[in-house]
Amino acid sequence: MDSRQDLRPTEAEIEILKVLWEQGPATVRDIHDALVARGHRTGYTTSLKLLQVMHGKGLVLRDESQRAHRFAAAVSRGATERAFVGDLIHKLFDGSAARLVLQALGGEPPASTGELAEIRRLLAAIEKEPRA
Amino acid sequence: MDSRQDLRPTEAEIEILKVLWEQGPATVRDIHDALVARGHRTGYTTSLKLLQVMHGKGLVLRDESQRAHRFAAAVSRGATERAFVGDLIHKLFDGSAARLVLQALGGEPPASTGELAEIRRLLAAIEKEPRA
DNA sequence: TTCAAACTACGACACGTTTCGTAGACGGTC
DNA sequence: GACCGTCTACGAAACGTGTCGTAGTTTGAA
Repeated sequence: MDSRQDLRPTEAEIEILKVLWEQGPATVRDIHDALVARGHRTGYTTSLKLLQVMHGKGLVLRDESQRAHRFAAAVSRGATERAFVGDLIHKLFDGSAARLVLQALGGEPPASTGELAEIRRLLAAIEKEPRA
Repeated sequence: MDSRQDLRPTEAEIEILKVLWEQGPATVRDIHDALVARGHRTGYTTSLKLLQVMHGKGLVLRDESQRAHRFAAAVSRGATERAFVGDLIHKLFDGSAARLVLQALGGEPPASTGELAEIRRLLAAIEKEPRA
């Protein structure tokens, strides 16, 4: 009965979500300008249409109380990231998170010293954890 | 002049590549049977068409010397995995491999003890490495 | 009041992906 | 030599994505 959404935005939708995640709720104009500032070459109505589609999917919330509607992300960045990572792990890595990690750490550019320390910390926490 | 390919197979194409990676060169019949054994419900001609498209993209090699053509993966599993991981890192994680790793390790199911040791080993190798 | 600017809605198109049906070629068997 | 099963090729349909043009509405200012 829950009607959970897929939580797997498309490429163009991710670009919009990134704007919303970083800037908070915004109008179509705000969002479109931000996209243009990031180098996108698409028209205003394209951004609008994307937001309409995303609203239909439940990816964004919409406040219509003003003439220029305000949109807000309906999904968190963390949840979205986990959805994509989990999808990739299961589609390509046979369910092994570790195999994905090995490929990620082996690629370019390499992680910074600080990031490596963070990973080490998480590793230690996982190994302490008795939970299966 | 090189005409490098994209190296980003679609979902259905990945399923076929997985068969080729695991079983080596095979006929359409072999591949299709393997897909069915994995629970796919699609028809034979669908598998054939996919292989044709993949050949056009350069994802598979084809040996037409026999009536039943033999197909082989033209891209390695490792390269494909790296392409997808790199794409995700740059699309969603602002280029930070470490941030992806943190999400991967935090998800379910957790990595096994052996896998964690492997990650730790790679981590140590990276930190030893002076190369930027 | 009229007008221009900005907004939303909607339809349409191009493209890629996935699916299949049908047609035609080939090869062994009776 | 005819036939049946298997093979490849091809076209087409359904669907999602991304793009835009156009139409109609609203708002504020001249």
